[in-house]
Amino acid sequence: MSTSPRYRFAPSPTGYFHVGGARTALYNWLLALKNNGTFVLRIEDTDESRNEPQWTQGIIDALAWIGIDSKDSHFEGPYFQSTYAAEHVAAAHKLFESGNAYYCDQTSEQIQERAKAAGLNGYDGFSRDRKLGPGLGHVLRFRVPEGKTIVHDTVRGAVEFDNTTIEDFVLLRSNGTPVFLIANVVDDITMNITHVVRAEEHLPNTPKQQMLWEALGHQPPVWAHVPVLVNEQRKKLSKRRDKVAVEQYREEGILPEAMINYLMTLGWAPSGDTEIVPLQQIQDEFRLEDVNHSPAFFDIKKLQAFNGEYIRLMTPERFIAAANEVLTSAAATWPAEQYKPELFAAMASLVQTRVVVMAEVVAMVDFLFLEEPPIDEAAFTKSFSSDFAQPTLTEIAEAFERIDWNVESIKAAVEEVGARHDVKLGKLQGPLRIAITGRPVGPPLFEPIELLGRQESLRRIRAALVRATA
RNA sequence: GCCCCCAUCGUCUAGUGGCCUAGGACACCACCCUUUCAAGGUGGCGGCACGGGUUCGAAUCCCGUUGGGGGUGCCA
Repeated sequence: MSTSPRYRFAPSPTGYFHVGGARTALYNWLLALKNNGTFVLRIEDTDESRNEPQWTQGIIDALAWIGIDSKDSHFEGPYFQSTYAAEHVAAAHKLFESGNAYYCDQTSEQIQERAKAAGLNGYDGFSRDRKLGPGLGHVLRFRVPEGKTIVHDTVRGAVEFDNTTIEDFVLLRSNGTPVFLIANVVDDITMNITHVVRAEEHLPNTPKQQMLWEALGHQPPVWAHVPVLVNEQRKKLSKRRDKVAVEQYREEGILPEAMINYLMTLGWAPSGDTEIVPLQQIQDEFRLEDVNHSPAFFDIKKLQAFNGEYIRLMTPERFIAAANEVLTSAAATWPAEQYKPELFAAMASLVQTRVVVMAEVVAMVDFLFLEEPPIDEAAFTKSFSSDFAQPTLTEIAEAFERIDWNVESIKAAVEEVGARHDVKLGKLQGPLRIAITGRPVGPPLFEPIELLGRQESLRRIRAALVRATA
């Protein structure tokens, strides 16, 4: 047996990838890299639901997105729990033969009734000494020994469980199939897992699993239970209420670097005064011992702040490339053939500091590629309600007809009109902006006006003037 | 109900008995810069849940209270 640590990540395929799972995966991955160990991916597909291949692919893709590369030498798998069903059953039988497990014919109704009568709850060990064999309607239960079980957890220290509080749990269902508790342990044993790093919700399972490891004749692994991620109401993030799909964040343009960095600051922090740090530093500094003990709120606002920061950190070339991907995707609101990459490239730097997620670039520049940009009615009305709106815009149009067509003269021309009417540029550009872009806010105006060209700019201004008088 | 975990600004955290008048980040507010909006700069607001101990000294250690969370399946 090798001495290099073996970590594992064991998601069940549910069709999407949960951000909490992403964090757990990241912890395991970083630890594997840092300690020159192995990251084992095991798909826990034993739930009746048949193994949908695309779900597994979804998990692999999502992992790849956060930098967990299945081609990397530290990566092993994916394994599928369902393929080890025979081993799980065999282990359960072994436990029966060694006297660590026994069959029980009690239905949950019977168990509940007796518990109620005794004023207790849970299964009371009724069948412990009835020497039942396997049979129809019989489940196999683990015989929980007397005493205490102490779980040594890297995050939490020693956690003590009195075995009397742990009921004789089921290993094999009455239909003979193994339950998670044993399947998980048997797989970890056969895959030589040395470190189990998972979410806190599994902590109550751990004494049971530790007993299984021992009853099966093995040294339990190093356990580490990291706090769960919660929503604003401080409840565990759930698919129903919360936005938890990694894929969704990817689609709206959260950068993987930002997601990784943000996830790693939940329950842990890198040294120094800034949380935005290179992944290498995180890998070097991360220790399970330093992970916080309390649940962390998954704050989308802060994620976005991280993302904005990462967007601004991109080189212009990278930003343009990333934006092009979005602008040519289904997210684009214009006909594909009207997209002109060189037009976007010319004003990319003006957009870069103004978006928080990549998806926002579409609305930032749509007026360049849309023949008739939709007009924000409320903003239009408000903008054209001033006395100066129409006269100044008319004069701007006149000036636009004769000036040299470049940013400097465009700006100068507009300023000149402003000076004549004693209106500051800040106010003056309102109607012009709406006329050109359809929106009250956006990137600086004169660059796109130049890009749009004299003819088109004039057309839009005149259309707006007509609209204003209508 | 029972078992387990947890408790520092609104949020994420730094802090491991004296460097704490508690540091940083996000959010928020103000000002500067500015063609809107951002970005950037400067400043501000804001916290050790409570009560007892231990100690010369406690955010840090102990006990209790309160509050939150997780688990209590023939789900994983």
